[in-house]
Amino acid sequence: MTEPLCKGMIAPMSKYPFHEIETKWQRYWEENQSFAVTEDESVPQEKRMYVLDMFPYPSGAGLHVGHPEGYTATDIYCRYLRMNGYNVLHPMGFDSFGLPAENYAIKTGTHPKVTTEKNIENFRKQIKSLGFSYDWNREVSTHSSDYYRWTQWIFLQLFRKGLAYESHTPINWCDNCKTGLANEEVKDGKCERCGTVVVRKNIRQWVLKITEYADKLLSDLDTLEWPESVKAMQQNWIGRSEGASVVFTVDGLDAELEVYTTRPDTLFGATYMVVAPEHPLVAQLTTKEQESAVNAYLDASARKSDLERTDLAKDKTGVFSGSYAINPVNQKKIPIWIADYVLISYGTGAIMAVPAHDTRDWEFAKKFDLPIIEVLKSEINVQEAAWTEDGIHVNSSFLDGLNKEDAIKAMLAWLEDKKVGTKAINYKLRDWIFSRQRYWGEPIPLVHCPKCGTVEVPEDQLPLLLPEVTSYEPSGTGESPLAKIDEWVNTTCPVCGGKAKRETNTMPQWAGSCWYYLRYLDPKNSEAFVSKEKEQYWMPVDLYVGGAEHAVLHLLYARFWHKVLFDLGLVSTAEPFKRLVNQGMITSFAFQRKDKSLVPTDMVEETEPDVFVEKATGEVLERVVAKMSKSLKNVINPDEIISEYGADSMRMYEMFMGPLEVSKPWATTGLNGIYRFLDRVWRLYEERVITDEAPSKELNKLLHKTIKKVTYDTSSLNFNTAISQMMVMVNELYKTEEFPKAVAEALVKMLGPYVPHLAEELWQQMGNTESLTKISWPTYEEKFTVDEEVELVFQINGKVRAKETVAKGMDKAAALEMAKQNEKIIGWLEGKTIVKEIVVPDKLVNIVVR
RNA sequence: GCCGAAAUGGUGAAAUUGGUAGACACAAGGGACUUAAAAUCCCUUGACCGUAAGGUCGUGCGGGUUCAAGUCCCGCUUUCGGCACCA
Repeated sequence: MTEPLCKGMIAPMSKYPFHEIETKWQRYWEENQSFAVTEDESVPQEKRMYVLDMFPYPSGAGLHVGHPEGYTATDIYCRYLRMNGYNVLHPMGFDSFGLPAENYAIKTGTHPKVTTEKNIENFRKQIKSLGFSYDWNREVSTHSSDYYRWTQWIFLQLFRKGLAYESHTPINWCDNCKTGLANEEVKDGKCERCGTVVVRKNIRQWVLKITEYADKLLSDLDTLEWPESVKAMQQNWIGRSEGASVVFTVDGLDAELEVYTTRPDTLFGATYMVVAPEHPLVAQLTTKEQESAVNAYLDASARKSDLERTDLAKDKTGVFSGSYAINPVNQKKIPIWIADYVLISYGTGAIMAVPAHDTRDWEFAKKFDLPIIEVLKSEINVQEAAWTEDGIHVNSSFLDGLNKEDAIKAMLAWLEDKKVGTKAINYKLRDWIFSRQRYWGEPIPLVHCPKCGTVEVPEDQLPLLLPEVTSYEPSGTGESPLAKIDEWVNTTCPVCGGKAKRETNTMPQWAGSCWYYLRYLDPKNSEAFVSKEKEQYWMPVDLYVGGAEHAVLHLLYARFWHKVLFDLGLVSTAEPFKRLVNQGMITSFAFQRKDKSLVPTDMVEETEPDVFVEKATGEVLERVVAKMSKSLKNVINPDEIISEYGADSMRMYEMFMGPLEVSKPWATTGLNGIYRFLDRVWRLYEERVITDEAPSKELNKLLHKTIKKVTYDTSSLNFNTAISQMMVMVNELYKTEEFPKAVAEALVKMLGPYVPHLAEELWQQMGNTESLTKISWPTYEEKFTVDEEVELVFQINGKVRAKETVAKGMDKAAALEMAKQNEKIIGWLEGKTIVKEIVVPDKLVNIVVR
């Protein structure tokens, strides 16, 4: 074995004809519409299930192995539910607006629609080749005008509600993608998509008031069965904080400076103020003497990118404005500084600085030699470091002697009494920058009229179609390619009929995915985005499975839209996705040099078992786990796997690798093991005699235990352990030449959701004429699963010293007596005093000796 | 720095409520079949000591609770994911 990974892998050698079987049954399901679902009113509410996968962006690269992981999990679950009498909605579609197709269009001139639809066709074919039980009649694509008509319609509802507004404040701009970005799309100061450093740019933007829903988005998280990590991420993103708004007067000026602080208790320690460079009062606060210094500073900070301003190497910078504020609690005059460590976008864009008890203020005070006054008794010297823990207040007049919590309350009361401050709540969440200066997205259905202002495109004129353009190239000046099409831009005002111009920005890719789960319910409705009846029949989504990368972006945006629709009475649930499961990433093995750099897989040789060597240098490498990437040449292509091992092997292997939620490395040898298992199953039914006899007592027990475990594990999505239990049973069946039909049938039924093609085939070969998809899940009886004999463990001081097989239900005294008569135990007891005896019935006896 | 998740054999991993650690699978070794190989079937396989019986150690590290800890508590280390001057 010289190839460490899967290239040139040993193709399975056997008779199991997966290719014919899989083609045959996929055709059967399609021709028989096996998975088409309707809103059958006779099915009670609790037997209706909506199981949803996050729909894919149809990229040119096609499906990767991560997609089938979640899809297989939901497919198994859906097939299991159907066999248990549930009416299951399980749809699939495509998130088909987006930049890659547009960038390809710029390069090649091919219309994004052409590329996208070709990719969708490929994706659909690939997804179908895995035998998933989707109701394909409900497929939606976000780029089709039938679909985005309603995306535009929902936007108009938001607009009407005052939740969409135009903003001129600086936004995140990616100069490579030539478009504005939402805060959520900026990671480490860089564009999430392409890694370009984001700059601030002043362009007109459409913004959605997601902050209006901050409170609901936060509090309703409690009602969701979601991973705690995702809830935590959303909580952090929303970033609610409680504090106070305090008003400072400015000495000698008719101006007030309002600040937000979470620590009003430290007001006596405020030794200076800071306003952000963009603060509206900056000009007024700046005195003649300071003017040139301030202007220079404003210039410099305006030139900085967000990354430079917020980067970890946060060397504090700032400039004195020349003005002073009056601290309302003690009338002290404190200097007002301008510094870019204060952000204009949070709170009021101005702070009171308490260097003794805030690390950032402390750093700034040290750098500019500003006074540091201790107001909480600190365990360290506040001249040397900031003390940010709790303490007893000092130097604080009426707060002296109080701890942090009590002092905050006391100060809030004082501020409100004196009318110089109030309790205030702030959120880190910003409004959602919703317009993109690109072509391949939903046109925003608004018209700018010089007389009437911004007006809606009337609903009956939707969809507002995306016009054809000659060039897809964004202007880069902050206008989309649509701005260049005069005959499209120039229109008449729907209100006054006068000359007007269309909005030329388009919506971000997230728009379409904000509501696709609703369109699946009623995909062909031309009267409404979804009918009330169908919405009430299915919603909310009972199980939503997808990648953790959408923890804040898609899942926050979709919740926001859903809540707006809920408030408008258009949907009946406050939350769209009741239960969420993130599937883990499928990683791959990679090889690492001593300097931690990675070596592409094809440059590595396995010279002996588990010894990996770089071909070029002979350096011994460590095998590590890494993301699949083209450059490491460790990407697994699902098409190849399916053609060499079959869809059933692919499905079952991905479920057998480990728990659904954790990330795990792909190993083709492991896939081969699953293939072998399926081949063994095939041969079991081909070669062994299936009898009409009743199963033996032992076999019957194993059967019922297996059904119990597989049932329990399948319903709780623990597919890996369900599979291993089926393996145990198959291994057992292999020990005999024949086995009973009852066992044969139950096993095929359990295999059904996991390896549906193979199971259907075996089911048919056993003489059944009805598809396995219509058959009920096997049941077990608890009484057949209990062991009559148990192994009793005898321990001395908690260590196992002997074991004995006994009849179940032996009473404590008898068990203890038995232990004491055990030869080995006698030996261990010799010369010792028994201190304590513990008996756990049917489990163990533990004798404590001294 | 803050928040979250995790750490178990050579590898992927099991272990309902604290009660036999390592199910199932991969890899490895041995055997059967074969002219041979592949495929298949059977056996062994946590480490160490021992001819064996058996013993000692063992779930990232250090403590603790308990008759008994992978599981509970305290303190740390490392890895992964997220956030990061949010006052």
